[in-house]
Amino acid sequence: MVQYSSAALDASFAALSDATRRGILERLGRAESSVSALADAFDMTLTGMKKHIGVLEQAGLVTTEKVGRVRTCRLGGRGLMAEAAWIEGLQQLWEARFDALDDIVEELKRKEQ
Amino acid sequence: MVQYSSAALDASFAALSDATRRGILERLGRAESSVSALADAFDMTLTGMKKHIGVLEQAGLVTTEKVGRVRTCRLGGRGLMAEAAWIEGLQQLWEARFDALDDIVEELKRKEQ
DNA sequence: GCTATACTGAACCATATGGTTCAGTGTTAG
DNA sequence: CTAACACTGAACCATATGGTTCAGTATAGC
Repeated sequence: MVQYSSAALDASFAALSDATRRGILERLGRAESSVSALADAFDMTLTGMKKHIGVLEQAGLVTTEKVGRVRTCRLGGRGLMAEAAWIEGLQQLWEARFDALDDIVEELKRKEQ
Repeated sequence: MVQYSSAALDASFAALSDATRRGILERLGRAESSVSALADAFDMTLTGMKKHIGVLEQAGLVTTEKVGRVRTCRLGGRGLMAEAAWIEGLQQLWEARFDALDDIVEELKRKEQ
């Protein structure tokens, strides 16, 4: 099994824990955007938006490129594979537990008869 | 499409952004546990662990039940469906964009000939 | 060249987070 | 009944977060 960097998951889940940042990701999923356009769309100062972009970039969820005086933001290449995989892993553990519980219940039923 | 409560996603992603809490979830995925046992396993004071459990409980990822003097923690019934769905939704947007880009590239190629 | 635009960085603020200690309360075991 | 145990809550601490303003720097357009 792949070993995920704990710090990387820390950063990406933390990045996802803010509604504004999730909104930014959804928006970038439809079209790339400058920092100003995002600041405008989310009714926030440019500086504030830049901080959010910084967090998303740090987490590897967004990449940016500055051309002239405008910085363009796009969804990062990494995607959310690691995060999705972690969640799925937990869900499998969880379901395995339920299955085990089912077995026990079955066992008890059989003994009752 | 289902409308997720923004606040619920805030809480659950924030809960997942801490390595200790992810560890707790993995552990509870294998077996239920008392608060003391968790505190011991993660080398932390009982009070500190209780805070983590509180965060996880608030996020709906863990449920607890107190019997006598011991509080038992289990994975919450809600699972991580909403979080997985949100991530998947974004990934679909993301892939759709790549597909669109592919179409454009195809178009350009055709015009070149 | 001058002005408006787009971003950057520093400083500040209020609140949240992750941890601790200490002082309880209620429960169990002997 | 008493001692140990499992938890609870309040108070405290350092650091992080989400936002702001203000003062820059660099580029674009007239």
